[in-house]
Amino acid sequence: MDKTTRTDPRILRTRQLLRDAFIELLEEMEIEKISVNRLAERATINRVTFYLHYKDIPDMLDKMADDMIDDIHRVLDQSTVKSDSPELINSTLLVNLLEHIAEHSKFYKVILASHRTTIFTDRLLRLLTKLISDGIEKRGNSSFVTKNNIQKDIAVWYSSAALIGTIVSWLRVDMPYTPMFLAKQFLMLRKLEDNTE
Amino acid sequence: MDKTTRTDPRILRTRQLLRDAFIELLEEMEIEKISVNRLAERATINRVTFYLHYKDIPDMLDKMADDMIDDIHRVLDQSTVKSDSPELINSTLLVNLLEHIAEHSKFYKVILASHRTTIFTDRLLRLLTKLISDGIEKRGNSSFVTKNNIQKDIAVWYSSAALIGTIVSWLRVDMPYTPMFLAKQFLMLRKLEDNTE
DNA sequence: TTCACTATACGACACGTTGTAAATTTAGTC
DNA sequence: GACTAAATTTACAACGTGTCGTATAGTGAA
Repeated sequence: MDKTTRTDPRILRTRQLLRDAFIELLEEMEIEKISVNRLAERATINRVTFYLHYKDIPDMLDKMADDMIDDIHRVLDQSTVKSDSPELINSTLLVNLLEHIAEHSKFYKVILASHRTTIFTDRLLRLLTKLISDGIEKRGNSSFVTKNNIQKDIAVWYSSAALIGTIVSWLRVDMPYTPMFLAKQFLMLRKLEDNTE
Repeated sequence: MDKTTRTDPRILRTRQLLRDAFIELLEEMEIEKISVNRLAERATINRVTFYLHYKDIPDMLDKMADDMIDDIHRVLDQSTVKSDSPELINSTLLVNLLEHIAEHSKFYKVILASHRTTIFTDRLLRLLTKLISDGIEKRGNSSFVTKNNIQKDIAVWYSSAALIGTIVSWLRVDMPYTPMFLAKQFLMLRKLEDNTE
């Protein structure tokens, strides 16, 4: 797609301005308050120009999400090529992912951890966090591993949500741990479930 | 608050109409498309009346989230009174929670699992789900438990996110498992981490 | 029943946002 | 330096927002 036709630098410039402006605005206000007006003004482009690139703001978000996924894929591909460990989520891969996120933390923080319309999930998360946190105080020990009866899909729901959630929380408190440390911690937690079959 | 002053039935009626209309609309369209106009029309009340109850739509969402949390608190309080097991999240409590959600699944599905502005989290979740899912296919066994070195806060991030995520996924595929079964599965996964100290 | 109270309905207003259309200017390409 | 495409400018109609008075009708108490 990109071999013969190099994209007009003006297009790249405009899109970059729009995306930067969007991140800026999202740091300052809730997403519903971001109008095409404001966005164009902040990006120092004409409002009409916005419509030459995106259908509307949700469309712009879609495109940005596509880009994000592409970026992450690139990071992951690099890691999987290099190491070929038997582990489910190998350490290199996870560390690379977390480092990538840390590098672009301004973006990820605002995008992944921005509130509103995540309110409900947020509120519920807060409640359960307290619940689990309280419980951790007063608990006993029991070591046990028989997850032969656990549905694969449930285990997948469980652990992917755990990963994302861990990352989001980490971002929200401004990354007090290094990617390496967090990855190790995560893998320790993760390993406990990684024994099916 | 509610002992002497009973609330005007008209107020209750209007709010109920608004909330029902909101859920209906959220089933039909993205949240950004829900205007006060549309909402009032669907609720068969006058648009101006909306502003007698809520500042704007985000404000209405806040209030609805408050109500949700209150409801859940009621469910949890009941469960914790009845049983006093040593487990971190006891089975009764979890089952009750899941049953409550299942009972009001129309509400919870639309509220917790509705897309847009969760796009990014969604997309990332999809990616990681595939990753973990692929990995589950070709993996070995290793049993191991030494999480003495795991930070409490990280463990809390991890497990609360896992719980919410499991619930959201369960809702999105229209609850193919009973609350009881899901709770058991979850507790099995959870128990593995519940061995600190 | 009557009556005061107050929630809701109605019509109207100023204002901002949206999406599109046209003509024009500006910048990149070869 | 001429051709091409992107960005600007101005304009417009449609819609959404938030806030007025004022009129209507449901509510709870005397």
